[in-house]
Amino acid sequence: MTHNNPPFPSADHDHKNCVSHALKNAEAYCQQQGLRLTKLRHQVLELIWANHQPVGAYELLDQLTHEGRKAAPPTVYRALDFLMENGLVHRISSRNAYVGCSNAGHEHTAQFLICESCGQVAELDNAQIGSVIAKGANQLGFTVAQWTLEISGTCDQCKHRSQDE
Amino acid sequence: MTHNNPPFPSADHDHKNCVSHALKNAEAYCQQQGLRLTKLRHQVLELIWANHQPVGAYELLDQLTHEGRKAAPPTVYRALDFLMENGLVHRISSRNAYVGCSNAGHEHTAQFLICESCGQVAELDNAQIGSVIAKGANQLGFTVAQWTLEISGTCDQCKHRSQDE
DNA sequence: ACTGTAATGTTATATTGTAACATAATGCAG
DNA sequence: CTGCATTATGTTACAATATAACATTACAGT
Repeated sequence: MTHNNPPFPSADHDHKNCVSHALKNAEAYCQQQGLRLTKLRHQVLELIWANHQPVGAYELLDQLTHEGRKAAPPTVYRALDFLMENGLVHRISSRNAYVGCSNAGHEHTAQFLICESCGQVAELDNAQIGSVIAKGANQLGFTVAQWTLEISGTCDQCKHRSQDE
Repeated sequence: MTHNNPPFPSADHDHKNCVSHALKNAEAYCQQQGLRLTKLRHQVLELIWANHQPVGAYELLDQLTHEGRKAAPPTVYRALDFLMENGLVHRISSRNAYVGCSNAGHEHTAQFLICESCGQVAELDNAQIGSVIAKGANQLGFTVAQWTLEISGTCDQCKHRSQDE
């Protein structure tokens, strides 16, 4: 049911389509859950997807303003709060930046590959990682509420690109 | 060789000893690596361990000032940079806070259990997690440079404490 | 239409982190 | 030991990120 974005989409992928797909997913999800995906929230979510890599809150604020909306920091942060609470957006805390979640409605976990070269982020959904984490934590009597895994490095494309030089 | 802090040390553990142990480790490590653990850096590291849970940079700044040192933000941040570069301290990015690293000199990876109730943090060193991550990333052609795993939840002690109420 | 709730607007400010340049301490070659 | 290069620290100013608090508007259900 969820859109399956390839990790690190190639430069020539159908970006417009991929954004609108994500939005349709979000709309459907909110509908189904009785969540109010207001115009503002929709707009912010669209901007996040359109950037297609982690965006800062103040960058979103600028973009909102350019789209003609009157906005201040709380405008953006409140929209982000809503989107995060409902699993439509993740925060990459090592970068103070936000990305669209490719499988809305999932648990509150996230795994990111962050390419230091091109800045793109791919979201993983590796069940094995999840289960190993759960196991490790439980052994210590720790009850897991949520977690984030942020992996920095170099993506395949950038590796090849640098070899070409 | 490294001090093996139990995850989530009990309230009655020998705190003073545990701090001085960590400092001795750090001193030895720096000696051996030819790193300059200056007075300032030593002082900051000591404060971090003394807090024994994630501390913010400005909190450290306050504490430094109370110890009579003239300090401004860069004072702290530079010490933190040094300590992090050399694996003596980790940054918990989901909290903008810093903790002592229980096994200095390790790779640039970190796994934290963060108790939402008592605020304490335990550092894991689960090799299985590391290898699953490496494997998952490599499958996508991604070269891992470093990673952080931040797990929020409730520690064993807090779980029992809340049952007693 | 009326009303309570949820969402947004607005202003001000808190918190976290850096840039840039000046001064002081340290290690080392001669 | 002296001067020199390097590294560390002091100092001032500011950038970037995030929230508090209160006013206003929109909305859903009656």
